[in-house]
Amino acid sequence: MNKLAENLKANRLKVTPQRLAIYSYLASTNEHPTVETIYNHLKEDYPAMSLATVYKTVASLRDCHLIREFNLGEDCNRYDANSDVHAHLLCTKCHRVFDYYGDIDLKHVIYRLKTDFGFETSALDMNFYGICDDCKNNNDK
Amino acid sequence: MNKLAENLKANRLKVTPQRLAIYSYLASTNEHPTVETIYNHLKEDYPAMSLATVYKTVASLRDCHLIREFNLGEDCNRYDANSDVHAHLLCTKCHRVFDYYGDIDLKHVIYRLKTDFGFETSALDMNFYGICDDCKNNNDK
DNA sequence: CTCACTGCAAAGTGTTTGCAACGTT
DNA sequence: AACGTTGCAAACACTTTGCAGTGAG
Repeated sequence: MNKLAENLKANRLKVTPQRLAIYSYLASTNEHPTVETIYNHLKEDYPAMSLATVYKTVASLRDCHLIREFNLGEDCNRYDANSDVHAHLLCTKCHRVFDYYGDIDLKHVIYRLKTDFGFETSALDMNFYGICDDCKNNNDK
Repeated sequence: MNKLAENLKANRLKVTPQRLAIYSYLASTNEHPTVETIYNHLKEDYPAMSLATVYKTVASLRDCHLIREFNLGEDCNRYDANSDVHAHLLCTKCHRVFDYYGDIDLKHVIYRLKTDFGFETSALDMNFYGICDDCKNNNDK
């Protein structure tokens, strides 16, 4: 967990208990939580933490690229500390978000965007919407 | 433009002047307007039209898949009547959105999501964030 | 000791809703 | 004539802000 504190320091962010708690929660889960989810999760251990602090913290972490903010057409943003390139699969039924790696070669696309359009890509989203295996099976019953 | 009225009827939506105006505006532009932009654009010809009507209309059109709603991490949604599969390039400087076709073979990815994960894809977003050619050049001067 | 951060409450902003009047079918 | 749609204003939900008090460096 020391790594997280190092990351904060490297970005000139003060290492506060709230930031460590939020950042390490994001680094430990693959559930792509919303601000609300983060807040509820940490409320038990940090009863005094305010929702506004969670908002401010994820904004800071996002601004120095320690976490990624994304929107899947829901009414709120989700956050992810995983910086590997991967796609998100949103199940439109259970609203869980799954990660998908592999089979996506984007280097070539990014290269073509640069050479054909002059567009310099610095980040990308790849989101698939559909029904996950669990929901499909539950529906069959 | 009769085609649009047919599309509305086919989805059991009444053909009102407001809907035609909004839908044909979306079908005629490639600027991926927001609700605000649509409203401002139509205000001149339809001074009585309300913002709420624009919201309700795009929701109806989106629900019957006549237009697509997407979010590029801005504080509001954008709309697009173009149903061809294509990616969006958002310039983080001028905030224009460009379409990109080609070089993206997603059929294979969708197939793998189905066979490896059991995930049935029904829609997808592919968004690239970066600096467009115009902004890069203007910056150089 | 200083300045960034926190927590609270209030304000802001995009979006939705309730309902009476309206207009398509 | 019936019922979906419109327009207005009020309500909502998520997010941001102002500011006094706090605590990391």
